[in-house]
Amino acid sequence: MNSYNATAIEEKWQKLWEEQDSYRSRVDSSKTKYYVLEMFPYPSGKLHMGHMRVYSIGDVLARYLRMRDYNVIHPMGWDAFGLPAENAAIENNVNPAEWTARNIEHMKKQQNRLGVSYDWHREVNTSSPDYYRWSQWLFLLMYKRGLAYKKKSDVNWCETCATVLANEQVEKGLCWRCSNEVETRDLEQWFLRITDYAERLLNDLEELNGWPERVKLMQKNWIGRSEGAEIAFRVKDFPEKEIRTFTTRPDTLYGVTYMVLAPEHPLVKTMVEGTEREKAVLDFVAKTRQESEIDRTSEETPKIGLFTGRNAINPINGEEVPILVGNYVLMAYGTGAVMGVPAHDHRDFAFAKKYDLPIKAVIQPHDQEILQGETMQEAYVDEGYMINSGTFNGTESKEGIKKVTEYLQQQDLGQFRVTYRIRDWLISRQRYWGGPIPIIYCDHCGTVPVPESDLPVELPLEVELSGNRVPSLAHYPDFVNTKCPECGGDASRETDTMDTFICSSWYFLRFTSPNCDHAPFDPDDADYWMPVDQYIGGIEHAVLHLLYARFFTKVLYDAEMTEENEPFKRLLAQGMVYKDGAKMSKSKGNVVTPDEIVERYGADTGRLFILFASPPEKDLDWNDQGVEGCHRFLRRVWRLVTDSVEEIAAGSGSNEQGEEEANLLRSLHAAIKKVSFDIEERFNFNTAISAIMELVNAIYTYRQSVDKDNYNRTILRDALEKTVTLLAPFAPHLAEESWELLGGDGSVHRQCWPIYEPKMLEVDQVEVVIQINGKVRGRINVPADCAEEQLIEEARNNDRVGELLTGKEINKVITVPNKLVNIVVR
RNA sequence: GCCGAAGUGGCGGAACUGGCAGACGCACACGACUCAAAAUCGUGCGCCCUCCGGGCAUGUGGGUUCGACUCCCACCUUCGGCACCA
Repeated sequence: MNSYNATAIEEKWQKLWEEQDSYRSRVDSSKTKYYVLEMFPYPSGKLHMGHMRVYSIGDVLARYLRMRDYNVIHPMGWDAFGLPAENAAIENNVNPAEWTARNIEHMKKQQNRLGVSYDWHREVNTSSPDYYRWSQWLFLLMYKRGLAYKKKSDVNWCETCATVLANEQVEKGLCWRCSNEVETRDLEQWFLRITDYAERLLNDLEELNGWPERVKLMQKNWIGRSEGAEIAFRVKDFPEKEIRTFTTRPDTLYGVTYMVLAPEHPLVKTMVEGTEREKAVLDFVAKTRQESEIDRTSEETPKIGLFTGRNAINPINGEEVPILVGNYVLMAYGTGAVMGVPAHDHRDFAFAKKYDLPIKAVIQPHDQEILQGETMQEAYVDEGYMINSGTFNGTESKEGIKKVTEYLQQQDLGQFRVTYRIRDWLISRQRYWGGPIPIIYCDHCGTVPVPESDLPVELPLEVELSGNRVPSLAHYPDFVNTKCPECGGDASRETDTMDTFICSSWYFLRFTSPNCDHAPFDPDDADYWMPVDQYIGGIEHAVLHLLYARFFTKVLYDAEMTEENEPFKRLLAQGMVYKDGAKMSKSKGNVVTPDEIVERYGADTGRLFILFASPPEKDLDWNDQGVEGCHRFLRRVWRLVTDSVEEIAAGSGSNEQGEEEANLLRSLHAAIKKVSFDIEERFNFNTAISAIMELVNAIYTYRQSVDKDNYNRTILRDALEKTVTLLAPFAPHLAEESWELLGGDGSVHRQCWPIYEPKMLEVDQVEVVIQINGKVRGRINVPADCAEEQLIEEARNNDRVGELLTGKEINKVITVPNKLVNIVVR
């Protein structure tokens, strides 16, 4: 017997699969398609365990589904634009494009060494002009549809990355990439109008039954829909001005005792102009605007308000209330103006106490003493009925929300309104290594989109690597200076590049026709392959990539370029890989790389461990001894196959069909049933693998319990072949080699997935548990599916049970067929 | 603060619709093989007791039920998301 040489086996089959182009996918309308996709990586140059995990999960599915006769598409590509390439370029004095290309080459080798069954004919690279040409084209599509616009506003700026960031890319005030504190800058930038799609992005979450609830919830929270009313307050002394305010509680309108405006609110300046408060107010506005939104909105930052000297008029009762400017009011949410109702809002209550503003109770809880604003200890924010509210007195607050708004609507003083927390997607990046925004500025014609025929707007590849940063595109006159496509006069190009999240918002469509040269993708191919049936990736993209990709898909749907309204039918958010209770990191010194595992044990062992250690959606704790155990198991399989092949060839064999054979067949079919169910219905690869382990144990038991010469060779061979087939998605190389040794036809990965036969699982005798008052007191063997009476009879005849029952009165007997008898006694 | 997920042996984890808690694997112990070790094979392995047998055990405390890891209520802990969103 030769020992299990993983390296030799893996190299042999990887070469063969490549030569035979085994995993190429083609449109075939006679077959049901299945699109398996793992989030494509940024080509950092190093594959880590997180990658290995996601590819292992995807590959099990792809291989399994092919064996179930699906027409599987399983592509891979590169999210190749991004900042690290620029940093590496400076560090190593190498062009970002070159650095990226090298990394891709290396990572592709690493991926192939894992034995993942990708169709490399579909490979895409978002940094190649063939690809970003269409990213630019899609930007122009957005522009034409009024979904891309340029606007000057306060934006998030990361000094370390020297660029702006979208809201989604700021985590707790820090840059998502480098964790530097984000500042606010007032800049003119390009945005995509994702807010136009807020309602659909929210509502369509309901259709996504194959998505984890937690991801849907995170998106829901991010979109942050709130229903309420927009109400217009007049400003005293400025009869032509009004302050529009958004509130979710119009039923508390009678309780308004002040108004607060955001410092950026356009009315602030007008109202204080020429008054004694002008300087104080404007100083405060200037000071506040210097602070980042993160600082301003942090819970620790004290709320500061400053009286403007003006009063607003409550539209429902004509009451005059003071107008303040406050640091905590955001111009970007709602209308940038808040009505203060201290009696019924926690924040307003605290604010009113601080500045000694009046508190007026207008919502009365049922079964409680009548609220008095002056004596309230805290705000009452729940439902109740309206008081101190004129003709609305007695109305339930829920009803009041509707009635008050309707009343205001009749008077043309307000209306129902929905607002969202989500903001438009800021996509400009002041960086070199990205897709240039295809826009030209002309002194005569203004902002002019680059004509489609002039795409791509190519990145200059000769870059300056002398400083501490790759200069942005503004630095290259040959790039900047151009002619206006409309008037032909001198003009200049937009020098910002697009957020890399744009590239990854449509790559799954490009995979369906990667070489299409007249459109981003061929609609026929897209209609055949889309949507992605199973998407797999990290939870960190719950509101970044996954929200952007949904948005893009909806825009393409509206443009009638695809039939799909949602890109990803099912989503699996895989857990992180930890070691010794911490995330793997260089500084902690607990890093294990796929390379060293492949080198030491082979890819099959690594894949098996990573799938066996934990269900995919849970975090995984890396354990070197566990890897060892999985390697041991594969060696055990190898020995089983090689020994059996020898024994089958040598021995005479028999046609014996006794108890041993029946047990073996039962184990085999039970395993087929469980492995199929666990892969397909539950994604519980860990329990699928344990079922295969049990099957292997059962075959060993058979070989031990039967003399070599008396093996039923037909049954043994059948069991071995099917075991190898079940193992194929998990340990593809070992399975392929074993299949060949067993004399199987073609590739194991082209075999039909075994089907279990229910009659093989049938047994004559079953063990039934006898309980007395719910406690196990004995076990009996009875014929399968025997009648209840017989079951009870046998249970009572059991020696020990009989003993325990003497002198007791039987109250009740519960039976579960083939499982248990519970005798309830007093 | 709000929203959500999860708590099971020494460890990773099983347990389908309420029906034998701890599958499978790791670690550990003992035995076989060996001059020895590795590899391999076999046996044992939740805790406690008076070890025949019994008691206690799925974060804690209650409840429903003949029967609860599973359902309900309250609480504790850990992790994740949002965090002045009007």
